[in-house]
Order: sequence, then structure tokens, then C-alpha cells
Amino acid sequence: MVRSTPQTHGDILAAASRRFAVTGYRGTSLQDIAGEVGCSKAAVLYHFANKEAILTELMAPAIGVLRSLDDQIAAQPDPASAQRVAAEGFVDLAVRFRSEIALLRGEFPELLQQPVFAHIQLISERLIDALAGHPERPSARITALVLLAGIAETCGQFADVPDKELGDALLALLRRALEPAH
Amino acid sequence: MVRSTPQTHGDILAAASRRFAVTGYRGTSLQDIAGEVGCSKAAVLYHFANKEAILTELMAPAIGVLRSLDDQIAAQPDPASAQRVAAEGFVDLAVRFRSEIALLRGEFPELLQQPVFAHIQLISERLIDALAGHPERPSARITALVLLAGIAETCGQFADVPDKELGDALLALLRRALEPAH
DNA sequence: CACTGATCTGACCGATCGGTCAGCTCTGAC
DNA sequence: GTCAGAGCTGACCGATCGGTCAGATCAGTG
Repeated sequence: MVRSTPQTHGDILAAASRRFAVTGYRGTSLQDIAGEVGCSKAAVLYHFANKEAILTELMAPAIGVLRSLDDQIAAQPDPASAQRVAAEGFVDLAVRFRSEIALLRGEFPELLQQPVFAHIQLISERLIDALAGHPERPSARITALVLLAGIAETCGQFADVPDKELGDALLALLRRALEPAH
Repeated sequence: MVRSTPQTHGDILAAASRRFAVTGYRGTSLQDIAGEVGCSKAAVLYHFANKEAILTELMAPAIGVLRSLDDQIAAQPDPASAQRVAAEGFVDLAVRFRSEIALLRGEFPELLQQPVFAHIQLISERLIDALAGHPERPSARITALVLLAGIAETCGQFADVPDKELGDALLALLRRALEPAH
């Protein structure tokens, strides 16, 4: 997949990341990216098969960590520890990859339907169940979904807040807001 | 502004509302709307000056209520009552207009830059301050922003939950999660 | 009847999109 | 010196977008 042209390839990724963060994925054209890199649009498509491939490569690390968090949650023996692992793992994910998450800038619904994010919907449903603690209780599911969406939607805006401070604030919020599982 | 052609005018609004809810504002073309109404694209543009005018008319009631909530918050004598009014008012707004809010489907960032929503950014900043209780405390602002964005982003997904049940769940969440102002 | 104005249509416009393609340039191996 | 291939370009493609426009239709009015 990844061609070995380190310089330009990386430049394109960096430029795309910057542009996506400002104007979103759909709002950024290949011409925009090419302009920021200082090459032609055709050069961008020489290094990447298509526009989606750029997004795929940018999001790959975050998706990998999300997958392993999903496995980790599934391995927990009881709902209470699953809830704790889900909360801590999700906050850690959101803080570490907040710039990558910010790229999606409110385009989750459409982007989730793209092949790259095929399994993400299932994973996030399991994540909500784990966070809710009582998946059968509507208010618990509402709480979990609001917190999950809220963190995903906003974490990218706290680029200037140190990792630890942001993580502590989010974890404290989850501990206060979630209904404890038993 | 509003031409007096009740039938088609209303049909277009209803069709646009349905399509926006499924494919978002940017993801819905004038041709899509015309197709759903059963008229030509030119007919749509006969009843509305442009695409944005359709969105404007759909969102007008919700924006009006948001404006009056802003005034109401500003009139409170102390931070504690401002926080209470903000929480109750915002939950009420989100529940009542959840289908309208759902139309924006994660397009807040782009749409907020359109003239229709010119003042919304200022209003939402004041709303966050009021909800935070301690606007100078970073963790309080993070909490308020996560909750505000989370509710706005998700309330449209609870179309099948009764108003009262959804409102109670959201208000209980806010009471648990927000740091009390003094 | 003639005329008017509201309603609506099909054809069209310029702009922009993601993507393709033939061919240019340069470097390194033989 | 020559050849191959990586890297890149400009021109181009078909599709789609929001929006315009001249004109057809038709109901109401005098």
C-alpha cells in the first residue's frame, strides 16, 4: 500500500492533516492539499490511490488502539470492571489521538459508512454498552452516548491543554456522570 | 420573505427536513429535495431564494427559542441560578427541537459560519460559561462543553424516547456532571 | 375575449469535484 | 552512453453542484 517516497508522502499526510482539521474531510479538496504541499493534485494521487486512502493512513493508529481497547473490554470478567476499563481506555484514546479525532470534525455519520470505518460502529456500540453499565436502562444508554459523543466531538478543541490535565478532567467527568455498574 | 404558496412551499420544507435528517445539509442536493417533492429543482428555487434559505426557515423556531434562553440567562442575578436556568433551558430546547437539531447532523462547524447562525457562536459561548459555573476553571469549561456538544450531537437519535423521559435523563445527567456554581 | 401574474419546467451555465493519462525530467545502474 | 523506472506535471474527463433564464401553463379578472 504505502509507497516508499518518504519525503513527499509524509508532506502530503501532514498537509492533509492540517487541512482536514480546518475544513473537514469533505470540505478539503485534493487541490487544497496539493496547494499546501506545493505540488500538483496529480502528485497527491501518485502517492495515494485516492482521497480516502489519505484519511485511512491518518486514522490507522487511532483505529488500531480502539480495536485493542474493544478486545480489552470484552476480556473483563464483570460489568463493573468493563465499565472502568472502557472509561479509562476511551479517555486515554481521546486524549492521545485528539488531533486525529479532530480531523473528522463532525463528519462521523458519513465517514462511518466508508469501508475504513466499517467495524467502528459495532465497536462503539459495545463501548456504549460497557460505559452505560446497565445497557438495558434507557437513561444509562443516553448518558453513555452523550458523554461518548461529547468527548469525541470536543477533545480536538483542547489542543493547548496538557494531556494529563485533560485526561483527569474527562475521567472525573465520567466518574461523576456514569451510573455505576454492579 | 415567505411567499404565500402554502402547499408546495410546505411540501418542500417537509421534504428538505426529511432528506437533511438522512444525508445532512451538504449531503442533500436541491435535486434530491425536488425529487422527493415531485417537482423540478427550478420549482424549489422559485419558492426559496437559495438552498440556505430552506435551512434558515427550518431552523428559525429553534434559533428564536435559543435567543430567548440567552436573554433569560443574562437576566439571572447570580451564577448559581444562571447555571440552573441554563441547564433546564438547554435540555428543554434540545428535547423540543431534537428533530431540527438532528438536521445539522454533525455539520455544526461549517454551518455555524453561515450568516443564519452568525450569533449562535456567541450565544453558545455564554451558554457554556453559565453551565460551567466556574468559567475560569478549565475543568469546568471542559465539562460544560462536552455535555453541550454531546447533547446537541445525540438528541436527534432519541426520536422514539418520550419527551419527558429524555428530558429527565438529560437533566439528571447535567445535575450529576456539572460542578455546582456558588 | 384579452390580459396579468403566479407557478412551474427544461435547458443551460460556470464552477468544482475526484480521478485518469500521456508524457516530461531526473537519477542511478549497467 | 544508454536505458529503466521513480517522481511528477498539465491537460483533460465525466459527474455533480447551486443557480439562472426564457418560456409554457393556467386560473382569475376586467
